[in-house]
Amino acid sequence: MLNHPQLDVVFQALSDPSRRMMVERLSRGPASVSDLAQPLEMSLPAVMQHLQVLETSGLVRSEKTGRVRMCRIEPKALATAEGWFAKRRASWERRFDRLEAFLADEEKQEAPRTQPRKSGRRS
Amino acid sequence: MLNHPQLDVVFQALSDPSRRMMVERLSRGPASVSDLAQPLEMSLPAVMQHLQVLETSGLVRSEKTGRVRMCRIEPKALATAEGWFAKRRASWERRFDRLEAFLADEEKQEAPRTQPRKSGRRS
DNA sequence: GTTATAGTTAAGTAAATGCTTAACCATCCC
DNA sequence: GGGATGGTTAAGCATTTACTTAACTATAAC
Repeated sequence: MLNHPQLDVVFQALSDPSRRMMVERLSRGPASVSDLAQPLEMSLPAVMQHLQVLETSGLVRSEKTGRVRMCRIEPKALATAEGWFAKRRASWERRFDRLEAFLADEEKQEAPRTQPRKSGRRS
Repeated sequence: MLNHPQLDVVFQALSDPSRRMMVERLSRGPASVSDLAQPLEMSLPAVMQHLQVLETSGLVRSEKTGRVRMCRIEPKALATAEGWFAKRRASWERRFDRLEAFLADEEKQEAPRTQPRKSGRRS
């Protein structure tokens, strides 16, 4: 269940600023390879290689018509990655809640000297 | 505004399954270095290096007391990364909405044969 | 048909990454 | 003190990454 190898390549893909810029561009709508290359200060082959990484990761899909290749994001892949963070946050918040409950419980044990009993209290 | 170099190291850190496992462990609560190493099939120095990467990325903080180093996640760093996805999704959904609106508009133009005029109007 | 455009392939390279082993330091425990 | 425990440093090494340039292909436009 845990340790999805898909996440390896997705996060790897997103660790590069040029590739993130490409994804940012594509979340605003489809674009050709040269569209993607335009703001990046590097050769076209370099952009192609970045695109290759993005496609392998599943974050981007592309299709060639005539001599221009149109690229678009795959929102599902983005959602998968975002989901990983949601799970971590849930995990952390759950722990945080338990901690809060524990501290509230502690306080009840200290402040009012009347009936300091609680659920499963440590007598 | 865009292109936060912090994201480079955060996503780079998360691209490794061992490091993700460490983060997953830490979102359930603090742990020592050997705690983190226990489920990983590699030498302790290797784990240390992964920890180093996580600390540099800001995802994890650690502190040594006596001879044991306790590690904990830095939820803020996780939130920053999660935020990047939220932005991309917002961007994509905004475009999606515009597209839907456009298509609905198209339909209005087609179905009733009254006033088949197009994009100039909106009086 | 020629030329410009858009993309692609191949090969080479410097730097970064993910390990390893060996040796070492600092507590804690008896 | 003398181990055992928990962590750290250093050096080495194979692989991967992020580019580059040069050469090439396929379409579109004139």
